[in-house]
Amino acid sequence: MEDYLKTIYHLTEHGEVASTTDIADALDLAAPSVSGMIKRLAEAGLLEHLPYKGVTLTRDGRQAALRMLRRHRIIETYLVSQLGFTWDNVHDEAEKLEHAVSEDLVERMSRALGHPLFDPHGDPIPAADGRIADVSTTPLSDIPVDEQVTIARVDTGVPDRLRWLAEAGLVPGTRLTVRDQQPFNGPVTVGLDIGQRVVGRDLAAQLLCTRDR
Amino acid sequence: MEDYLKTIYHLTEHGEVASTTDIADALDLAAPSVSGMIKRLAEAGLLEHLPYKGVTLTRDGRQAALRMLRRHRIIETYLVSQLGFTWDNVHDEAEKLEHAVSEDLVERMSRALGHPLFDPHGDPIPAADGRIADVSTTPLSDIPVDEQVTIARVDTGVPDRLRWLAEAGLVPGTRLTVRDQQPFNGPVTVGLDIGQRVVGRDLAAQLLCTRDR
DNA sequence: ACCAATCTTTAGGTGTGACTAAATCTTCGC
DNA sequence: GCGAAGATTTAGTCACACCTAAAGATTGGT
Repeated sequence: MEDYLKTIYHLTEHGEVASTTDIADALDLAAPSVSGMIKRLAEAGLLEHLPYKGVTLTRDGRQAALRMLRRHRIIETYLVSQLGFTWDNVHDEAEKLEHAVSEDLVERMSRALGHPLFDPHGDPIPAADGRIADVSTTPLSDIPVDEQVTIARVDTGVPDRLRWLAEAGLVPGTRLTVRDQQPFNGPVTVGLDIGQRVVGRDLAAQLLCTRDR
Repeated sequence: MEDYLKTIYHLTEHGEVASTTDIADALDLAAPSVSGMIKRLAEAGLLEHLPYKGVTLTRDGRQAALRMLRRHRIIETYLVSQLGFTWDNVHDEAEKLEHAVSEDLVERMSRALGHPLFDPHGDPIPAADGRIADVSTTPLSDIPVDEQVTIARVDTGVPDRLRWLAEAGLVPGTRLTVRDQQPFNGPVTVGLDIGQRVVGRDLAAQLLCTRDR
């Protein structure tokens, strides 16, 4: 149930409704399973369902989703900074833990970390009241040549990609200058303090940057 | 399932078989639920069942129970020493977490703690291979007057008792001398470095001590 | 405007782990 | 050694969350 809310939150984050199929694909479940759960969640008042159209979260549903997101991101941050996990292998562990931890434990972890606002991937950590930072970013693939930016957020969960990025020094907080943008979905070349990197277009699209002024 | 194994382990720790009713009482379940689960666990080869007699764990079952016990005790120790939980309120949290943590996480917690051999209550933490320390102890209620002992283990999970004991300085590792043993289930008076304490018979029976030689 | 492809829901089934009620086994007092 | 009390198991349900198969709704192309 908690996984459904989280998924629907992500799917509707930018205003749309979530379709049964989208949810089923995201959770790797059969469509009828999703149909059934949607009914239960709608009865619980956590979402609105327009049959054959899609679902949106209610205020309660969004609140519950944000609570899970907070748990997940605090746990990830904790595992990385206190227990030596790497950012490419915390996801599954956090996915299981988020359903088992108490509110108290989450708050203690947050305190131990100094109440961080972002997790290791740069994703904002919702506050206990559901408020969440909204950082405006641009994909690296859309940054013009010669502009200097800072990586704010890495929008992939694929372990191989994350490992490569960590290796290359392309992590949230890294400052870089775009040196070259090849056309036709070509690679982006960026300059870091420690040297140059060539990043494929796919990956560059997942490096969300803030533009330094 | 994991809870059954742990419970049966505790009930059979000192050689006996565990009855359906004992298990049901310990887990707060109805007897038929236990009967059903016993059948499943027996089919899985985790325990021997003599119908109408009781159950004992097989080697596999004991191994699985010890793995859970290791998880539980490492988690409790971690919560207390790294996250500021007190020993009277870690149990429930650990009870939920032990089913969600990965082997990897448990080992990382253990490492972060310097591979402790005992949890905050003085209970031994099984090694990853299932080996477990066997400390021979005597209840404080059975220690003769004038003998000096060290509290090794506190055999209660009742939060009120644990809080009182922590307050009184009666925790594992504390050295004390028995000053007085009142008859007819009367209280025990003990001398600590920091003063005297009077402990009721019930509680004294749960303070397991090693006798200093 | 219809029909075919696609999406969604309904219908019906499975495994897990709980329950109550009832049947059966064991034990203990006399 | 019998009968009653208590322990245990069997029988039959239930809720949950998943599944497949099939029916029904929507949509886009002609």
